[in-house]
Amino acid sequence: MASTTLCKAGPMMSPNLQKGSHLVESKPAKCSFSIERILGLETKKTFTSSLSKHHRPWMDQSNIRAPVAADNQGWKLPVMSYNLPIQVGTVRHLLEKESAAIYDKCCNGGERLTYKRELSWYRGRRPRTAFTRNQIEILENVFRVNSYPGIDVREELANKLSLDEDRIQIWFQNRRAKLKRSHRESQFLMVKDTLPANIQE
Amino acid sequence: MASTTLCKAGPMMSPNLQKGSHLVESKPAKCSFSIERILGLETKKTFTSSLSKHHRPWMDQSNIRAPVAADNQGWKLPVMSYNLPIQVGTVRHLLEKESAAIYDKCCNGGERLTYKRELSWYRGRRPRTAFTRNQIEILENVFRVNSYPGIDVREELANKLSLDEDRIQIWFQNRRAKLKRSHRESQFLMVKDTLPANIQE
DNA sequence: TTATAATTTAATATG
DNA sequence: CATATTAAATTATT
Repeated sequence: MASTTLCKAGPMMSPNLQKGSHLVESKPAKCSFSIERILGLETKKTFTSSLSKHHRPWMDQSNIRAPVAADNQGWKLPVMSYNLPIQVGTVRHLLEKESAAIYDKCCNGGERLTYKRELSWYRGRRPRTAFTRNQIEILENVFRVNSYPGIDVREELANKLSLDEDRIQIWFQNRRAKLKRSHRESQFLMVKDTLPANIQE
Repeated sequence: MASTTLCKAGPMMSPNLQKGSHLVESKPAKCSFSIERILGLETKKTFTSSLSKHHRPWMDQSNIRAPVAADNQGWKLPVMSYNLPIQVGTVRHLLEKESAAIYDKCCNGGERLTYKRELSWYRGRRPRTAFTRNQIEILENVFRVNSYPGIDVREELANKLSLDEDRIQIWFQNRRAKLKRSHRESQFLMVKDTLPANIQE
């Protein structure tokens, strides 16, 4: 690993973090996530007040201490654009054609699907909620009875558990996804185990 | 159902969850969200059984001779895997002594896998991939150009490097985390020096 | 012990 | 709401 730790705490990286979008300059203009676009978003520091779709109360100064759960202390404002691509010219160790091919894929063609994610970081991400054991216990118990609690139940849970109703909803969403995943996995394993007949001892 | 394991393979896991909703008693006895109410809201869905994405291909028989990487030699699928005495859904969360017993029974002698590895496999963890220096070099080079390679690039890399595409994806995930970590650190160091933070404000 | 591959899950985005 | 994806936080291996 030590062979090419290039980006690690490089002297040039962190200063850029403080300067906002300057980092973007170092990549080629032809990238479809254009500088303009990023800059455009960059200027929207007032975004939080727009109240449109993305309300992010946890970005309010007053709410930095997340009222959320037991221990979410120590949340800091998001770091921006730490991962924007760096100068392509620095790629020397790839074989020529490999570099070319990969570069084409990265910066010339498609491949832009992840940049919406990246943009979201400009707006900050809610600090991950760490549910307590007790909270999860209760959530699980309710989940077993009803994996689709309505708003009223969610509100009650929120009350009881001192959580935002939003957290409850997300939790159930994720929990349902998990259940479904595990079903898929079980089925897969069962299919797999059915093929060899020597299962039965 | 076996899927209510929240806390990883931790010792406490969730034995309580199997007991039904008794645990609700750990909070004030008066639950305003009554079971009846919850039941009333219940609207179960039938989960579709799509086996599209197999979750643990390395547990698959057809992959016993891991075609995976250049140098993952030495990893073999344990013999005992074919007569799992336990329900599939619970495989990954066996207690240690259970695993030990099974290990003793099935793998006494012959196998040259270490106990730990055996246990690890049995509990469903993919054997750690050891990337070669060259693989890492190329991955690092691509990372500098694009830290969010899409599926195309990942596949191409997988091809070139004789790795699973999944390994590539995980690698980039971990690499981004590492970069972010290092940024956090250097940013912290820098805050002491200067107060440039509000430049663009 | 450290670095990092692998896992789990909360949060985000999309349809 | 389902689904896919990502980051955060861990676990655990080397």
